[in-house]
Amino acid sequence: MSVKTNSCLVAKLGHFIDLHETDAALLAHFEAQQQDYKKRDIVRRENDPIENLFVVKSGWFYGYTMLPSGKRQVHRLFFAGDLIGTHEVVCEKATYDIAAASSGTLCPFAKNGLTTVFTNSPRLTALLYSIEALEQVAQDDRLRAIARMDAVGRLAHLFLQIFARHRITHSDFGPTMKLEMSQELIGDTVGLTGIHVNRTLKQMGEEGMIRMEGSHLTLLDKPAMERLCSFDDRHYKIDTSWFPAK
Amino acid sequence: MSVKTNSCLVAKLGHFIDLHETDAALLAHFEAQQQDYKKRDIVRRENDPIENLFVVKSGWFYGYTMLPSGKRQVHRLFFAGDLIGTHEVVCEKATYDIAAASSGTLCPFAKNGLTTVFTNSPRLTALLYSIEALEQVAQDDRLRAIARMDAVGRLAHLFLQIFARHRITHSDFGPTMKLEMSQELIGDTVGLTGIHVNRTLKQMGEEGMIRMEGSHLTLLDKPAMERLCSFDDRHYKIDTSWFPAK
DNA sequence: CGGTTTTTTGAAAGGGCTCAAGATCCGTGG
DNA sequence: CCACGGATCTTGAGCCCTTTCAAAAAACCG
Repeated sequence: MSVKTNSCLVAKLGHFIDLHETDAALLAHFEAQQQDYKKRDIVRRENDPIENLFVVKSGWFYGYTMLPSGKRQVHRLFFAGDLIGTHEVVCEKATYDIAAASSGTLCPFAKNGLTTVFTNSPRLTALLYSIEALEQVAQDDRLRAIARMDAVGRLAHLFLQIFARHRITHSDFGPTMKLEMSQELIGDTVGLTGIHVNRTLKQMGEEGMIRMEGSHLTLLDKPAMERLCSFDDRHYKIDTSWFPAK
Repeated sequence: MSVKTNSCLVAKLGHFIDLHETDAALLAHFEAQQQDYKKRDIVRRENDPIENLFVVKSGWFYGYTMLPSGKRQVHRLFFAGDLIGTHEVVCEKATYDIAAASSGTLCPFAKNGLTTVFTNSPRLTALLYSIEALEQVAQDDRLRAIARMDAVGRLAHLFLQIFARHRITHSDFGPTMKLEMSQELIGDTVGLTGIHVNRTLKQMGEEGMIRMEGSHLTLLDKPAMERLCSFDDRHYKIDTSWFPAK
């Protein structure tokens, strides 16, 4: 039933509902152009006028802001198939910087590309709305981990979330992946110092929870990690029962 | 141009766009029923099947989860005019408990009430989508404060956000309001102990930033507070330029 | 290879937490 | 209108997790 594609976006959205040909065609517009980035490139700056959104075609990207104190906070991570900026359509200026965590490719498309979807496909609109909602549920979980858990819990939660998100587009995902993040970046994501991330990672290794080999992370005891941070995979399945038929 | 109403929801949404008669009629369905709660009442529990969403007619409500450690995290605060549960439509079960912070009234409506909007009004759909997006931007700000700021910064940010949200429906809002939250609840919202909230509040008072008289909070030096936590009011204005015409 | 980025480790300081206990406030019932 | 009991606020003292500051080792990249 599903549409054949080499588009990460269609692959991701198709995971949730069967996309009609017309829907796939609408989405294809989003990936008409593309732009390559290398690690550490800045895609756009906070306060830049929001002219377009992006589809991530490949690579890891992240959104972050700097605080007056010099601290940095990573707000979001973006992987292949993700849409960047969907929640910023309400703003006239970007709310955070975006940078490339690895080399990769983005597909920019005009902000009002969404208008076309909203007027032509209630069903696809409902899906975009749901992706947005899902993002919020996941951010809630993150807030909980960051506000209320210690370093081990925060890292466990981050890793589980990253794996869960990858499993949407790669259902056969194993227990190992290459983390395209320095320990400093990890720290800025969960509200810890890079230094403390280092010590905590070491501790988690000694406890047999994970193994780090260079930038390759292996989850050795996923059940224990899930228990530790009461992780719940919000990403894999969503309720589409209320969606408009068309 | 705007529709006459005694509905908080219409008042809030009408702040952002001119609502057509038909849109107001659609929204009216959301407030067909209502239910009263008194302080400390539980509205629904985590993992309850999600059968309906709510419009807050009056009072303060909050969504929270408990951690295995016994800690509590408040995920969201809800005020008059807010919609509760819009991001949970993707879930089959509730992601957090909801309780009444003060006495108040909610209007429950069926989850698929949204379907009607999605199929009949692209413009109103875009607005609901935007409210969702706005919520995310605000949650991002919150995450930043909680992950990266000290106690004073976190409280300053929380208070400014609460005031900003109230100003949407009450443009004439002064510098004083009754906080319908115990210090414990405040702490669970920003990731601090109730005890430390107490000490920090005292400190902020001594520094002339705020004044607390019972549960009444006055912002004495809003500019200083905004600087302290680099606060930006995301709530007052949104970009509607890309909205479908109808 | 040489320079930059990242990881690793140590020692000391600090902000917020825990535990404990007394004071106050507030709603409810008599 | 007052008394009672639970909820909330306050304050003290000591502890602990995480941060800071510093510096060396390792890994990475062109």
